[in-house]
Amino acid sequence: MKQINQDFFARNTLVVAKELLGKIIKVGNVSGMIVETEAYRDDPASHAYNKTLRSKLMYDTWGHVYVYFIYGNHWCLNFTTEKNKPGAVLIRALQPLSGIDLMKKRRKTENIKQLTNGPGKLTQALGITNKFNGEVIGKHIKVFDNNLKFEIIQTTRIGISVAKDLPWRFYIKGNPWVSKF
DNA sequence: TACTGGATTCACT
DNA sequence: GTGAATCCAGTAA
Repeated sequence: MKQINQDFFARNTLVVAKELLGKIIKVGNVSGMIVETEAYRDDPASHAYNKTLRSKLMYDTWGHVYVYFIYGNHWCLNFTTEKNKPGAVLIRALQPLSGIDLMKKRRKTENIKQLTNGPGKLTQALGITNKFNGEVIGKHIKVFDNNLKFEIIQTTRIGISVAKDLPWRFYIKGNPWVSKF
């Protein structure tokens, strides 16, 4: 399996979000296949809309890990994109592949479907916190190519984004780990 | 220094 | 279907 290099992320955010589907994320001995992503660009729904200390990574880097905390409870995992524009792809759901026992322990559940079917869940299962924020992809969080073919659905999150050029959410059709939100 | 709201999840009804 | 938990970054002062 081939590891993805930084150039993969130096492209249009929507293209990266779409092509990340089916790729493998590996952190230590825990890994999973990406089954749902969300593209964030320079729109009012995104942290990228205002350049702040937090969103600086989205402006200045590509192929880096961007982790932030929300709702007092949850971490969200993003990969930054595009060389000359702000952008990032939120990883919304994974299909667990290895290290499942450790994921169950971290998530405190035996239900495999509940391990990584949401943005906050998968970071917990993978042990991702802001200690990885700003790291280049490949250091601790690795992404591998996986030559699988599947049907991809594009959609939007109506009511949240007022961005143009929608849609910007992608998931693998029929995969049980796609989040319901 | 204080206030506000959020790229969510879970328990409960 | 509804609401609580929970805390950090951004903003205003």
